[in-house]
Amino acid sequence: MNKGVDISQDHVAVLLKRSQLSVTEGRRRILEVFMEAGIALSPHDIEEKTSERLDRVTVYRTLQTFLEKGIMHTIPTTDNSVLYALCKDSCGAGHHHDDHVHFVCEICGTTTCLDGLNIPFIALPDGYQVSQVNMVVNGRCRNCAA
Amino acid sequence: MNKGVDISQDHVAVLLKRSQLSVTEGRRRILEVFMEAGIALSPHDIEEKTSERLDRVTVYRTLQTFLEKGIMHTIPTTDNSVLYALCKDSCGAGHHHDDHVHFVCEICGTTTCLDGLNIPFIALPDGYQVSQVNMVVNGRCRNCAA
DNA sequence: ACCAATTTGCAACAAAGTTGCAAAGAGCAG
DNA sequence: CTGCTCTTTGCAACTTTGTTGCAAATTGGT
Repeated sequence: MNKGVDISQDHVAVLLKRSQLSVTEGRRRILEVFMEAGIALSPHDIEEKTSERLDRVTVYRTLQTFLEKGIMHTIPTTDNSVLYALCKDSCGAGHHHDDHVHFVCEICGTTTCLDGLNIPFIALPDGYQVSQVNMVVNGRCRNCAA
Repeated sequence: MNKGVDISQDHVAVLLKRSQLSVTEGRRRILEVFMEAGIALSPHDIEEKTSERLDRVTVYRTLQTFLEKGIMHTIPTTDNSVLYALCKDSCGAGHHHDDHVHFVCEICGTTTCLDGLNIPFIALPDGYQVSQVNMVVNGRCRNCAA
């Protein structure tokens, strides 16, 4: 299914092919939803935003695939909601480079990646080996600041 | 129900009363489980460790109560599992002081609070207001380091 | 246009978390 | 210690979230 989109200009298709994934309607729609939203989304959010088009099972399987291919990453949150966000281009399968800070607004509830903001180095006690560090900041975003 | 325990020596009871909670068997058992474990636990872990004694509903409600009273805090994890841990004594209802780093071992799966390790300060872009910062480190713990 | 391999949707299921309500337990006054 | 009130617990039923197997549809290549 191609719907008249010129593949060579189609960012979504390029992204999928780069990860050796076939370009299907479902994957395309899910990626578009994330790009339009610009914030982190839960599986449920995606079900809603693509409703009457994608089965719940497809959403879960697609997100899982995107995780494995390094197209997306999950975001740890204190309220234990499950959130996914697009990775920067520098991420590849296996090794992520999403060493950026995540921000959760306690007013509007949106979660965003602060891509420019790197996580500071931290020294652990002797005997610990670090493989990845995550940092999540809760507070008020620019729109919701008092 | 008192089971012959001298309240004045009973750390668990003191903890509960300080938060204006009545001392019930369920709350007592859940706190004991956390103290014995010394690591972060999921609701399911607690159900298991108190099994044939506490209903699932009671576990959820009790954890929620402890959260609100500042006796416990949740830990954000990348795999989106739901984890609770005891707060230090300095935490009170409403405002937590658990500004410590959490460590998740990717081998043995245990999650611990690195109480001595403070989260480094981080400056957010203009317009953001910070209320809490969480830091989670994944890697190998002392027991599992190669 | 056709074929093989992948992906999707459906249905059924499993796990996680919630709600209302009646019974049991905790705390307090006398 | 007894009785009373308010809180907490357990049960049952339900909702939400996530998973699995399989047949039908779609993709990408020829």
